[in-house]
Amino acid sequence: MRKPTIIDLANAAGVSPTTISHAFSGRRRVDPETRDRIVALAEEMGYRPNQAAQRLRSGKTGAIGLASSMPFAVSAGTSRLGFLMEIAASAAMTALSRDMTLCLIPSVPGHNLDNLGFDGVIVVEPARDDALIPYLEARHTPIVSIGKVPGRPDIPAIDLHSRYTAQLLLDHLRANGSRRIGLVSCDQRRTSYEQTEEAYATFCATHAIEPVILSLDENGGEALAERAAAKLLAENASLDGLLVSVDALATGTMTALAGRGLDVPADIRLVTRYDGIRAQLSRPQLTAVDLHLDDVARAAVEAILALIDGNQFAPSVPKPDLIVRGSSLK
Amino acid sequence: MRKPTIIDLANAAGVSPTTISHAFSGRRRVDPETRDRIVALAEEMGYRPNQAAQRLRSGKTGAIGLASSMPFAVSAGTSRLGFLMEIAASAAMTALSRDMTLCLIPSVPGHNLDNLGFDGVIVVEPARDDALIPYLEARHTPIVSIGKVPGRPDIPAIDLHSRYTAQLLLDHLRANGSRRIGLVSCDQRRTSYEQTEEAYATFCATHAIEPVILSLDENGGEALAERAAAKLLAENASLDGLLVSVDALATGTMTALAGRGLDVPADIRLVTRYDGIRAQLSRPQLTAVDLHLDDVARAAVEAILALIDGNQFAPSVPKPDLIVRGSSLK
DNA sequence: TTCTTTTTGCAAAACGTTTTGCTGTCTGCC
DNA sequence: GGCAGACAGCAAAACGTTTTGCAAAAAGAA
Repeated sequence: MRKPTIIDLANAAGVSPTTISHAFSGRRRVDPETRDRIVALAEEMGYRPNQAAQRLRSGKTGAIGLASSMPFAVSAGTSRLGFLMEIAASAAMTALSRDMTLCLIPSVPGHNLDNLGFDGVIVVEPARDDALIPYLEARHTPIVSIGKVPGRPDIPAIDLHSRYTAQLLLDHLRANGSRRIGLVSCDQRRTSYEQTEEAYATFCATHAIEPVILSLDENGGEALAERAAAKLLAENASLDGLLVSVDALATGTMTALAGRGLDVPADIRLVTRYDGIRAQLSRPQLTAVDLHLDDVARAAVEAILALIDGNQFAPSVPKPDLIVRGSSLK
Repeated sequence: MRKPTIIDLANAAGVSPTTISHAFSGRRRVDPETRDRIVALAEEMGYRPNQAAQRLRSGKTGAIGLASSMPFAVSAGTSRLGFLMEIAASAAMTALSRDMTLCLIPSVPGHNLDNLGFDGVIVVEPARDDALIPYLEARHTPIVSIGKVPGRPDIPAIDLHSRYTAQLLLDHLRANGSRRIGLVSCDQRRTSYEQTEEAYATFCATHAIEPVILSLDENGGEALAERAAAKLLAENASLDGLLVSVDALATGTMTALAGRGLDVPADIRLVTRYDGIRAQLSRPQLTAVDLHLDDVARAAVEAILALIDGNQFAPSVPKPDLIVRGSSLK
């Protein structure tokens, strides 16, 4: 038994395919009674419009891309993969519920995307100079960014509230007794880093703290953080609080602290932003922030779908919530 | 400037669309000289066949699903998500290079997949009673399994070599001095667990070791493992080696060991299978196995594509490699 | 030459929708 | 009774491919 087509359904209902189409799309009025009959019959026959046909007709591909400037598969262990995949899983579910397909876009440097058809692309935490943005714009592909595109307030974005997150963490450190608070941030020019740095600067100014900033390559991982943090601590022995932007750098920093015989949280408190597996596995566990990435991903999908349909839509996501753990106890 | 269609190309080349189609598909002979002219022209004009049209014509959706019996997004922190996502990232890349789209299939219990069109589905480590298998079979959807489907040798699968992996780890433990070796496995009936248990049984028989098996719910996570392992160790004080099937259970077990004042690896050696982030972050780091998941994922995609095209294809993947780390030093 | 075979290519149908313009029919109003 | 407007629905074209049957030309065999 073949899957019923719109024609089968039309015959069964005694109307034309046009009417069926209108009944479902609502693009034109059809008699309510007729419509009810149609939907009931469709349900009964198990009719579902053929996606390929719809896509051919509409010129849409039915696919949305999820892109990150980080190479995807190269380093499954890196920090950002966890972040990215958490988003991917949730976005995939949302997309699927809208008959859309979510496609991971690997950012292989040479390979371009000309072959690939996407109705829209979600870009995850792009850097200021990210080559993907102008490329997509040249293709007239709708873009939604998770975390604003630095320098491009015109591009729709789901706000990650990085400034607020940093404030939350810094205030928490201070409330629990830290007075000399340093920041470990990253070289890359992503909005989350930039906003964290801004919030830190403001915080320092407010509380008359001498800023101590360490800026690292986000790809350096634990090893880099350990080396760099050790040096930082040697030069700034009085530090008693540390906000580390990236979880992998945070765990690396933990190792450096242990190496210098410093106890966390007794001697120095440590907090990070992304509450990934590293934060949870670290001993002591790291105070972090719930970014509500599932909501963020869902919102990003809604936004890109709206954009594809030509509507502006600025979904809001809940503000991040502090997750207090052992690394910052009073 | 619109994207050129097969008709534009045909006009430009002075042939019919039919000939263009044949030139690319090779389903019929076309004069080599003509063909060369066509491909050159296509290149120049930037012609790419419209996927939606191809899919409508062929009845294929161009999508392959990646399914796991684990809920996808619910618990981003669970052990299996890392495993799954490592596969997803690599599979997505391979699929994309074949003009296919990789779709994560969330296994929401109630929600079925009738709405979704997949040309084939890759199932990750199904359990013996996995409901997805009969469902897909009823739909006549091609299946490739990563890790054999227990009790279903007829379903094409990419072998994860779990028996071999277990042998590798057990022999390694023994070579480094462990004599009383226990196994922490899982309740769920997945091939990897079953084969690990078989290999363990054989190993025990060979070396006249009294088997000590702890079987846990794989979803129990660190907390469950910690409790259960503590009990196990209390009852089996002489254990000096432990193979733990799942990384999350391994780190939980580590905690239990620390709680009993046991040093790893001096008092007891601990190894696990999947070399995920947990194994790398644990202190000491866990000896584990490189399963070559990127190759596995690639092979799975190749296999499902072959199956969709009606070809049998049994790609082979490299055998797992031991990664020796601190948790099992001599 | 005539007949058969091979080579090369084309025309037209089909895949399952959505959209556009059109045609009746019904209502209400003058 | 005649007319404007709203209402319901239909026919046909279009989206861009692939496939199938057929035809013309060239080549080979008798």
